Amino acid sequence: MNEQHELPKTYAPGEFEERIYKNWCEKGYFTPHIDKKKKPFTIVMPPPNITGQLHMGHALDNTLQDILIRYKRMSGFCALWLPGTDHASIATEAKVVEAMRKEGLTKDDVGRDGFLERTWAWKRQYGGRIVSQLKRMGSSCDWTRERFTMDEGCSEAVKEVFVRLYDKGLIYRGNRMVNWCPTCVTSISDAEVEYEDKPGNFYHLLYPVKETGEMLELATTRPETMLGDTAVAINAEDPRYAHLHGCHVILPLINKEIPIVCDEHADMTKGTGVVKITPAHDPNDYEVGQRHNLPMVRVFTYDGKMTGAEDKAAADKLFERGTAAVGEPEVLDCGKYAGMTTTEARKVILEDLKAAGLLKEVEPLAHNVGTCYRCHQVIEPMVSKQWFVKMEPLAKSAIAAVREGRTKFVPERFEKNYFHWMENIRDWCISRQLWWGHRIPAFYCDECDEVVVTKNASATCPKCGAEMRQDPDTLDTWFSSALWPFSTLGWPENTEELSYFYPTNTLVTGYDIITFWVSRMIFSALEYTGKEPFDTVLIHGLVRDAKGRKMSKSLGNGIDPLQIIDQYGADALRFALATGNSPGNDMRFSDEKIEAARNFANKLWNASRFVRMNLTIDKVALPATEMLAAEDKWILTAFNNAVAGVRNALDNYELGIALSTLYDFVWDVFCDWYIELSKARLSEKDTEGNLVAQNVIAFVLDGILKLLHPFMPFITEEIYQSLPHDNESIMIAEYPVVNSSFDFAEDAAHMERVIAAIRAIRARRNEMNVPPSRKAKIFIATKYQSSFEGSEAFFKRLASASELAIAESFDAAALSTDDAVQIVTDSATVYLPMADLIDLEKEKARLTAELAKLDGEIERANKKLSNESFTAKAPAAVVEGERAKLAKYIENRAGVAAALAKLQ
RNA sequence: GGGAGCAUAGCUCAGUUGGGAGAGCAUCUGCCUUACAAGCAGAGGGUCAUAGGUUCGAGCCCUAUUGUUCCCACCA
Repeated sequence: MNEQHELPKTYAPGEFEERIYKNWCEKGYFTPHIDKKKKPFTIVMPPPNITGQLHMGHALDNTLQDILIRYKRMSGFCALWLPGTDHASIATEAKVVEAMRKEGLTKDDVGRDGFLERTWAWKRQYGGRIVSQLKRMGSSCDWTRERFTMDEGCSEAVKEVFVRLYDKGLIYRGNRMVNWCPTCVTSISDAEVEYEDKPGNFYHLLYPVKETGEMLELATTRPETMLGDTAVAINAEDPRYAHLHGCHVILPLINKEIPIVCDEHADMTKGTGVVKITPAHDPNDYEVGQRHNLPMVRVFTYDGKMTGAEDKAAADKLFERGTAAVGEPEVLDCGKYAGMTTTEARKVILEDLKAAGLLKEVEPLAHNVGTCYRCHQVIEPMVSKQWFVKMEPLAKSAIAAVREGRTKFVPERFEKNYFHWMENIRDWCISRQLWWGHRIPAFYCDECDEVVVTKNASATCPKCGAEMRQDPDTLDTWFSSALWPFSTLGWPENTEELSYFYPTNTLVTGYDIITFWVSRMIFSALEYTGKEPFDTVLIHGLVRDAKGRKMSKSLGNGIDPLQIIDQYGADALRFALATGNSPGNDMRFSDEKIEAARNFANKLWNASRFVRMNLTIDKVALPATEMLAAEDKWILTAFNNAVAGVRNALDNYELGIALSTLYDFVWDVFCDWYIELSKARLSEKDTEGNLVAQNVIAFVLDGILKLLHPFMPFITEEIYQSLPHDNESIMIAEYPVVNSSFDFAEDAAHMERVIAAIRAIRARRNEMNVPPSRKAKIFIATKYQSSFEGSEAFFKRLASASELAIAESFDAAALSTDDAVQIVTDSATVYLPMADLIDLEKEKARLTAELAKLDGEIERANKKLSNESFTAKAPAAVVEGERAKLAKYIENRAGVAAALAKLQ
């Protein structure tokens, strides 16, 4: 062991990331072995679509998960991060259909089996792409347990759930108004509809009333649906139309008589208060139709055209394939409009109405239209026969689980969204008119209409003995994703893995799929396993571009994580994504951010090179307390605080805070101060001090690497391997814990005084433009003489001192000048005898200003402390702190006043 | 229509039980100081959107307003 290799001069992540990842995989570090003595910690990865390419959203999501899982693994948990991919029915099917289109083929040409064969082939070819991309991020997933939503186990779980819910009466099949995407040619669920503001028009039409001959004015945004109108509604309370109760209108263009009905849906305050009713193509009209027993007339085809004679005839054929719901809506032969797309039809119908004098007015109107989340085309509400999950009973326990805190959202505010959705839930349309996916395990008898729902591959009609026909539709992709936390662990079998790793712990995902996925996992898990699927849902936001825009293909503003990795390394990418990221909030990704991340990695790299080149030891052992120098005790105390801060932040899912705590500690404390403070001892040869310094600096660096490892796994491993180390890999080392023996508050305070003095000297010298090459003797007048004892080397190295004198006070004779620069710190007055550089007037002005500032502070503190309600009501520690500040100000003031007096 | 987020330095953002405002980048000054110029040492820069309120004390809690982003529902 301890084969320590050299570190190259510059940080070049491309040289080692791949090698290290391969090694981790080969060693099997990612695969946890069930150990009853250890506590399990489980994260299931939100399965990326097999059609997907790694984007910044995945990169963020997986960075956060990897940080958590590595932290827990190093903290002694049996940590499982279970990866997998999602079959993404609609997206994948679209890809394959598109590929076939280029070959001049359609789905019907190749048939169901042929199509599935092609899709599996596509999956084999491209489905692993995203997985290999995730590996480049350094994701420590257990790839031996990788799952796919359509593999055997997951499919078994899907069937099991479907059958159970059906038997319980929680899944039913029926004709309902659903959202239909004419482009994808399938139904989609309510959650899959996205509303977009689009400019449109409000068309005022005139329908003649049969009985009175008057013209009834009504307005619509979708005139092309008028051919499917089966009524016109008015409000029963509306005095304007009281005389029309029971009358009829003649539907223009097709001269069909339809009734005027009274319905609450007609809002007297809107438009003319008259509404046309198209039950087959509008959800509200559908309701009205139900209430008034109106016929439904379908005028659109499933691929978005006006129906014609053939469609009417084809309805029967469609029914045989089971893909349409015939029986309920009639199909209209739209005559001259047949075959036109709905947009073409709108134009022609409007022209015809205008010609007939029935188009009264066209009013521009921006309105919200539903679009398909996948293809962003306008969805058409259609009545069709679909399978639904009855949501209300399931939602109840899902609400309780979060309400009672068994599952927590981080940040908490997302619980409101969740409750709102769950409390107003509507039944979930789960059938899709697609072939790629889990086929619905329902069988129909064409002889006697019997329906059998079974896990078996085929069924014979229990009533008449005929061969049954399986439903051709597949299930919504989210139906299988909803089972992901337990289907991946073997459910419905009661496997050892399931009982050990389930329920899982943290689910990490974006707020954009809470309703799609998180909610459905919660109610599914509760229903089938009786347990909530995870205890915490960590929500993150979107990664936006540098201008704050959503990254999208159409804008072309996407940043490719793989390109970032090539250029800056995976660690820098991870750092850039994790730093400053707070739960639930969007973040911007910019060149500055990734460069800052790379610079930090470079800083760590070079600090490590420095430490390494100064090490002669091959094993690190922290020296006994009495051997430690003040600066050692100071850094160990600071390290302890960093450990506490990082662990606390991680335990509270504040990954961004944890990382910035580390950033500050590494750069400002360790590099800028401790390394500099150690240089003197490190340059000594064969002294005790040198050995102590070596051990302490190596110990702290080792701790830093471990603390940082979950965030930046590659660079920390590479450096770890180059230093004396106890474990084969940093991955399996123990995460640092707070060490109660590092309690050196007093020594740390000594160092703080020295550091404050050095800072003050540097600042003054800078102000006076004194080059570092000009050395000067430094006099420190202080009552804390012991703090400064032995600090000469620090002042020489870090404050350009030629010599150091420490005393309680110095007189002019001792300073051998009347004109020394005087600097007052909290604990000392520092004299720099640089008479030639002093501008007496400036110096006086500076000290006078300082005096005034201190007077102000003293006044403020006095005022506060003389306020009785403050001293009475504020916590003792706060009051005490205020008193200490006052004392300090008074002391400093005396120092400044004395300095000023000297100049007079 | 219902709900939520955001508004803090020139820019991007942290700031979790209320106790004197922070970082990175940018700007300015000076430095090749035996790791690092992807660096070092300094400096400037903020009425924490506005107005009230609670409190000894408010960036933080409450109310209202403005701007902005998003979610849900509905819009014939």
